[in-house]
Amino acid sequence: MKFSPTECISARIGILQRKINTIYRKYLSPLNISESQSSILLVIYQSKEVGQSEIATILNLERSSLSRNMVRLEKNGWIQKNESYHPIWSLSKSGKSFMKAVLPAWDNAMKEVNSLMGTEGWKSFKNFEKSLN
Amino acid sequence: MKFSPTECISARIGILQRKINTIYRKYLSPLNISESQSSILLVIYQSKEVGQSEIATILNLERSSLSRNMVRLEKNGWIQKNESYHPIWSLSKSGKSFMKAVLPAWDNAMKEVNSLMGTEGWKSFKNFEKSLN
DNA sequence: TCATTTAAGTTGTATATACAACATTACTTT
DNA sequence: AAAGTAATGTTGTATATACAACTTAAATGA
Repeated sequence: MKFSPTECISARIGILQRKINTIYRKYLSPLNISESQSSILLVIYQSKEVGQSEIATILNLERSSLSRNMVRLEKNGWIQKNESYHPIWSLSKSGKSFMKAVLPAWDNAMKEVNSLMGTEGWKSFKNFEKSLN
Repeated sequence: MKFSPTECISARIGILQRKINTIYRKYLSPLNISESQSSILLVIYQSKEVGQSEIATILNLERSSLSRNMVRLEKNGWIQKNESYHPIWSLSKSGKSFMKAVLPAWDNAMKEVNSLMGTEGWKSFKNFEKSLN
């Protein structure tokens, strides 16, 4: 199997992510939250309580990258941790109320992406995702 | 259509890109080049000569992001531009010789990703990509 | 139990990215 | 041709990411 440089999947998935993130930002930036931070909030939102290393595993994020994201989220007042060295994170009161605004915005972003991709595009994405497990 | 937060495609494509880029870095970092920079080199390599704004369009990169990448690539001595304000870029002598090392490394990265994804995964990826055009 | 090793979190440093604002060139219109 | 407009490139600022090195806590074993 021989590949041509135009096939570079790393470049291509980067392009796709920039396209998708541009759509997301359109809905999220009015709330002053980034796509990365909202991803983490969603993980905590669904788990109620979750350890930091578990978030890193779920999102396949390097420890140090996540560490800095957590600092930013905490500075924004949306999350809180217990006092352990291996902290368990949860949404703060403010974070819970913030989610009431984030979820609809996020849903709108998903809807716009979905309208672009269509049912077949989604199916393809899921198969692609599964192939990399 | 109602979405669940776990379906967030932005988060999921981010995870996939981090997985793929980790593989790429394994092959590219010994050459002291990043995935982003190699993507741009590949575009120039294939076009021989290409305008800066065209690169931005191809890679769906914001003007300013690309501008800084070009500075880094030029500082590394791999690319050169004409003296226009809208520069036309090409590989330098050093860049051409560097590509002789980059292309095999890049091909090895592609091979490893390909062995993970399989034929079906690739087909799915291409369909997913097409759905976002 | 204490020492050693492993795991998890943070900090230093560098690249990557986007948006806003600005600068410069190119293009249009009169 | 000059003025005005649009397109392109760069700089300021902030977030995001990874690796290496360091720190600290947890787990293991002698």
